[in-house]
Parts: sequence; C-alpha cells; structure tokens
Amino acid sequence: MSTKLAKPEHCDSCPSRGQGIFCELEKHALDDVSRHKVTNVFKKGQTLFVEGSPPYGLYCISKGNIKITKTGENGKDAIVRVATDGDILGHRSLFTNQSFGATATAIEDTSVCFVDKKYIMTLVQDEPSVACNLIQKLGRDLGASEKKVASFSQKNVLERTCELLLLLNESHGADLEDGERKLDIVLTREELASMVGTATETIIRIFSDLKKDGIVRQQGKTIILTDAKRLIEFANLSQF
Amino acid sequence: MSTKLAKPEHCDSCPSRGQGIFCELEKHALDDVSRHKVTNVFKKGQTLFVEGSPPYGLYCISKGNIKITKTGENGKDAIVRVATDGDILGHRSLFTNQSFGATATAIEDTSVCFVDKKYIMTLVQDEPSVACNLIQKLGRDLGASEKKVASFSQKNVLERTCELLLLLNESHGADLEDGERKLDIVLTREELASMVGTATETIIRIFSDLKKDGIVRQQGKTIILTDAKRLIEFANLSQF
DNA sequence: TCAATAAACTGATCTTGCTCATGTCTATAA
DNA sequence: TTATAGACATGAGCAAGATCAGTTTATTGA
Repeated sequence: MSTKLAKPEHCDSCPSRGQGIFCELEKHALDDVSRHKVTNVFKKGQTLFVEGSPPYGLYCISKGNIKITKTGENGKDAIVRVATDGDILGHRSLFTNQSFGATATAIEDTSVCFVDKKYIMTLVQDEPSVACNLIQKLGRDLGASEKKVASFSQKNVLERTCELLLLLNESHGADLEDGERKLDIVLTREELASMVGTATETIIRIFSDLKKDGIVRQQGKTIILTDAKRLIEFANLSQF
Repeated sequence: MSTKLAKPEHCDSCPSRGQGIFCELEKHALDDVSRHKVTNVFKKGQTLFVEGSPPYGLYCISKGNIKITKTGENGKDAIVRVATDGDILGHRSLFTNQSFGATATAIEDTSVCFVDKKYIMTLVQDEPSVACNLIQKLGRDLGASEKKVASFSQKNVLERTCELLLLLNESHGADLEDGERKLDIVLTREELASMVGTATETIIRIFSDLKKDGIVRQQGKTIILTDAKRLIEFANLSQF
C-alpha cells in the first residue's frame, strides 16, 4: 500500500464530496462542518472503533474501505457491511444512544473524517437536508441488510456468493475492455467467507468453480467479473 | 378474532401514543397530524402493501402485529421483521424513493394509521423531533437486522430459535406468576420457521425438545417461556 | 535472501438440518 | 355429525456444507 492519501483540509475538496450527507449544504455551512472535523488516515488493519464501546461522534469515509464486523462466541467474525467513499459510520449508535454494535476495521489504507457528537446532533436539528440524507443512508443500509437476511433464509452458499459479487460490482466495480468488470477492493478468502456467512474452504472451492466456468478471473488479488450475466443467473435473482 | 379495535379519532388517544415518531410534537402539531391521517383495521391475513409496489405514505401501527416478508424464487417467505404498536412501516422505501422491498401482512386484526407521503415529507423538514425519531427508529431496525445477519453467520438453528424467543420476549412479553413470561403474539410454526430461516419441521422438532426440557410451554396457541435464563444459555448470547 | 508466517488450496469425513413421506390433531364448514 | 383443510408431529434418508488435516503458494520482515 504505497498510495498516498491526501488529508483534505476542506470538505469541499473531499474525494467523496457529493455522496456524503453534507452534499446539499450551502458553502458557509460546509465551511462550518470543515472547521469541526478532524481527518485521519487509518492503515490497513487498524480499527476505528470496537464493538461495545460508546460513540463520540460520526466517521465519514473520505477515501478507502472499512469493514464492519461482529464477533461471535466462537471467535469468528461476521462482516455485516463494507463502507466506502462517502459512507458514514457510527450514525446508528450515535442517534440511538447505544454503544457500538460492531467493530470497524480498515481493509486498506483509508482516510476518514471525524465529526464530534455534539456538533453533529445540532447540525441534524438545524439542517433538514442533513437529517434527510441521514434518513436515506439508514434506509438504504436497512434495505441492504434485510435483503441479506432474506438471502440467508432462502439461498445456498453459491447463490449468496454470486449475489455478493454483484453487490461488490455495484459499489466497487469499474469498467474494463470486453465488458469485463474489475472490483476495486481487495478481500481475502476469509473476508469473503465472513461476508457470505460460510467457511473459508467453501468460498475457496466456489471460487475455483467460478474460475473454471469462466465467470470470474483474478489479476493478482483483484477479482474481475468476466461474465456478469451468468453471475445473475447463478445468484438466482429476480429484482435488481 | 372478535377483539373490537377502536379507531382512534385523534393521535392523542392512540394506544401507541408515546412510542411513535410523533410523541414529542406539541399539541397543535399533533392536531395537524391527526387531521392528515386515515385509520384502518386490517383483518388477520390482509396485506397493507406488496413487495415491488411504490409507497404513497407512511403506516403507523396503532394496535396489533404486522409481519414484513420477502418472497424467494422458491416461493417461500422470509419474515425479516415483525412490527407492533407504535412501529412505523414504509418509511424505508418512502425516503429512499424506492418501491417496497417487502410485503406487509397482518398477523392478527390490526389498526393502522396512514399518513400521506407529501405531508410526512414536509413534517420531517419542519419538525426536527420527527426527523430524529425517524432516525432512531431506522437505527434500531438496522441494529436488529445486522444482529440477525451475524446470527445467521455464526449460530445454528437452535441458537437462533432461542434468540428469537428472547427477542419476542422483549417486544411482546408479559409477566406471569412464577416469573414466567407470556408472549402476546400468535405465530404458526411455519411463521416461526421463516423468522429463524429454517424448515417448519425443524422448528417443530426444536419446540418439542424445548418443551421436554421445561424451557417453554404452550397455552393453546400462546407460547409461555418458563425458564428464560436457560433460554439465554441456549441462545449462546454475550451482550443483551 | 531466506526464514517465518499468512493465505490459498485440496481431499476425506462427519454433522446439521432439509426433504419427503406419512400420520395425527384440531378447527371450521357443509 | 362428518368431511375437509390446515397446523402439528415424527421418522428415514440424503445432501450441503462444516470441520479437520495436510500441502502449496504468496507475503512479510529481519
């Protein structure tokens, strides 16, 4: 990881400007947000916060990827969500006055802005657009989560794996020549397994099958979807 | 179902007053909400809305229970959530401008108030307390949903079943003599199965085991938890 | 640059829970 | 009352996927 991550001095120049919850704010209001934030770069593997601890504010991802995990009794982690550019973290716990329900860990070097709890609370009161964007973010997260719950009830591991690849395609996919799609996120087999809710060995087996069938291929650690259409069939999807 | 459900003329006299998103509104503002709502009683089995259709407003449950289901390719339903007194429905789709991601069906005769989309949107803009309560509701729902995702990844069917019973205890439990807890919601084995994400036969087997072990018993259709402590052990829970 | 460690992979075996088949019980309607 | 349907229950066999054990291939770091 030699990518140098800039520490944007102002939200205006944030790589994720336009996607965050502050995107509709007027200039002077955004200036104010800028003054109240602190930017930090979290190295791959570093944790932003840990399950069970109380939230002190809101985390906005400027550039990078963060995994949100819940640890089970057995010690195995479940990745419930991956947050990327423009996504926010800690909002759920912050407004429900609960301690963090999950742990946030950087998957790669990621620059994150932190906004103090007190400030963000008043901002939500004063700026309806921020509240609305927050509601939208939460709504989308909830929708994604409930879809996941349904998948667990109704689909087998292969179907869930293909579904995950399609979701990663939506969030991290980039066009390649030949209509191929490159997933701009590096995940280990273990991480993929704990996103799908299966054993690492099972994910490995499924991936070798998908490679044999010419549906995915790999360029180093990067996954490339060569045949997204067949992936949709495999995932057994209706509405998307 | 001979229970006569009142149609409250004013939100002030709503059985779920104090739990809803309007609970912090001043009298005149609540009067205004009352004027903009329509109350309906949905008979057991009736649907409020169907997966895929567009939302026209917000549903507030006055009294009763509604199941939120997603239907899979196989035709089997997954119950992703049960909404009860004071809960709202349709908020997720309403603010994300998506069509309904799931179907809402009355589990029992339930009285539901409907508030028009346009009105609720302006209300969220004008009344920070409504926005905040909405954020909180969404946050709690998201927390519950992500906990469910983790359970699917990490727990077996028995553990998930016990976890469900404990959740139902939180939301629908009432004290009985001898420290027993009565679950004030009637669910078929099939419904329980689609909440846990397993086959109906499996839930039946697990319930007969739990009965044999003296952990639950039944009074007609009503489930009674006789030994909640052992249920917690069975569910393999850490934080609750 | 080589040792140490982590990640990726493969095969064999075992377990959980699904499916299918069949039967009982209970409620509701004719 | 009996017919019919839906919910509940139980057994047997099977399959998906977990676990365990071992090998190979990348990464890292001193």
